[in-house]
Amino acid sequence: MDLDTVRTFVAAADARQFQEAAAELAVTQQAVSKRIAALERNLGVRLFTRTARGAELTIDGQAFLPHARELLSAAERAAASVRTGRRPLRVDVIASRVAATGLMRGFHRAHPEIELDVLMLFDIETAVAAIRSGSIDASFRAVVAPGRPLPEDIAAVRVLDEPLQLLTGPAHALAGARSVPLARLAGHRIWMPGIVPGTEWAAYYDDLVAEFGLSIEATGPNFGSDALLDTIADTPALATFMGERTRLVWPAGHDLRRIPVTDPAPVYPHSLLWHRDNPHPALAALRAHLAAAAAGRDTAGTWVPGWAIPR
Amino acid sequence: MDLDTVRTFVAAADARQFQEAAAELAVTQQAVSKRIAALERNLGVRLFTRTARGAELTIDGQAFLPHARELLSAAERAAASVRTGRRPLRVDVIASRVAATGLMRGFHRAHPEIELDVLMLFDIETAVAAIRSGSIDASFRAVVAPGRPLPEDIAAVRVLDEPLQLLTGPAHALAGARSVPLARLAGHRIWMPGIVPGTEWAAYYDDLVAEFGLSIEATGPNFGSDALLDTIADTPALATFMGERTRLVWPAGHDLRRIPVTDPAPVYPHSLLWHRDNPHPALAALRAHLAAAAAGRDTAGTWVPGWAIPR
DNA sequence: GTCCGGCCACAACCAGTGGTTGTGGCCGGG
DNA sequence: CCCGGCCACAACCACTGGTTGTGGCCGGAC
Repeated sequence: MDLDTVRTFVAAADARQFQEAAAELAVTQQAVSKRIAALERNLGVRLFTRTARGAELTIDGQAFLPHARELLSAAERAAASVRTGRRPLRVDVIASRVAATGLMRGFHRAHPEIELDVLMLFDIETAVAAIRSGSIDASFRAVVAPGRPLPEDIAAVRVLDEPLQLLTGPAHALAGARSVPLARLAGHRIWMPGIVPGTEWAAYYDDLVAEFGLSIEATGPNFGSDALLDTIADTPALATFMGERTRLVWPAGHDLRRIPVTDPAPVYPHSLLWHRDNPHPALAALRAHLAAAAAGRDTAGTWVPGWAIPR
Repeated sequence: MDLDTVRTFVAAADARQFQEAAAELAVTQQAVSKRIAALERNLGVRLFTRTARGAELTIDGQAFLPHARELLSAAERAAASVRTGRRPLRVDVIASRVAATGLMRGFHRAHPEIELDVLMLFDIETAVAAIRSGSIDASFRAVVAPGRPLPEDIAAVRVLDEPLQLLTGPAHALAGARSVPLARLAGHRIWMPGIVPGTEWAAYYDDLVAEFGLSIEATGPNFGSDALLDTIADTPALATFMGERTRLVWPAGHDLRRIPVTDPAPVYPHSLLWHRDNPHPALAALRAHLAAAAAGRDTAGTWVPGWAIPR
């Protein structure tokens, strides 16, 4: 199945005759006839009944038509996604932290007419470079690691503080706790595979460890959240941190516990970064939406790294 | 943009190298290279950065990737829509009556995982023939016109009674009424363009006219609902019938009135028709959904033609 | 530093897809 | 009954899109 053929099918269905469709597509009637015949051969069904005054859709053809239109519009959207100028708003979200994705879903629900593309870049350096080059329009990050101020032309606001919870298996020493003070975690093994040194995410946990004397192991490759959950569920001595907004599904039989952390609650400070000169109209809408969503949230009793931008 | 090229792009993005993608697609590495180069030329952006150990997606490539996947899955759905055996459930709804479409939307909301194709066939003869031949799985109709019983192998249940309302312009004699008894419509001109003689829809209005002494004009071609609304709005002497569930948008400045009809309220008896032997699993789900939706509705004070199937 | 291996790009060549023109059959209306 | 309009089939041709062959580049090992 090829897109030109599908386009021909739609044109013929709309015109209700091959001749006119051919004129519209600037080919001969014979070409249209051959394309439709080829499409019918590929699909294995008759799409038109040929009459002396044109061509009528068969029932199969009527069923196929909306799918054909959808296919063409998907092609149009695909091409638009990389068109320079008036392309969809491109937003980078930090991997492994699902809260930013949730914010973007909320924005999409509030503004379904705004075209969005969501990416996950590697780290904040890449994100900032992409914002400066115009490759992306905005990025959800914890803002810059200590000692590396943002360039002048990049703006940032803190838009969401996501509390971290402890995730344990049923046999863990803290599995029964309703909540646990941060200081009580000293001495427990906390495993966070997949943290890449040098990223702003790693800097966050470095600060957390230094300030509260935790021991976080980032050893081993990240085999994905399934493997992580498997291990946490089966290993009494291990726990991990997980954003409170992260929605996970785990296999039946894994009796995992989410335990809020308090005194203070460590929160991950998601911020939105963008280029001050970016004229994309949807960017203003995104900023307004996030500002409205963040308003009124309380920061008492929470901890963020000293280098997090203020609210 | 052609689908083979897009498939190649996705394979290369997944494999993170052209060579492996080529093996997967059973072509040479050179062919993949040429396809990707052609795609990049068409789109006007670089999709991969070529390295000595493979090919990495650029940011544009990352933005394009989900659209490419969507495009391929749209192609898959399009092909599936005409695949014999295990194709989406195909349901015919009567044109110009929007209530059946509403029922199908409700069904889709309740079962988003069930693939659906909605068609609008010409009349009940066509629909019954299509059901018997297996071209469609079900049809929303008012069931058969008088004197033409359904074939033995077709089953039917009445699933929705849709009250008709009178639609008038602001200068119509009845424009100010909160409701109007059916008998009061005698002598008023009611215009229903587009009724095709011989259809079950025409039979419905024939009976309505005969029983209550109305005068319904079906003259003139149907130029679509926009033209109908224009005329109704501007012509004090004309009114038309419209299903209570029909959602219309009319241009600003048209002050149209919807007036319920009573004593009795004429209702259009939508029924679901299907083939007794149709094994499509989604058909059972549709019947169950409609039965649940129809339960408990009251038929007191309403009128249906004598030939409507009982509830 | 140098060599080697892996991967991608360019060039030349060839087959087959997909277009064109020419023509015939069919159906409906005047 | 003939004419006009529309679609299908046939023959032909160009160019797209594949193949093989080869070269350049980069990174790791020695």
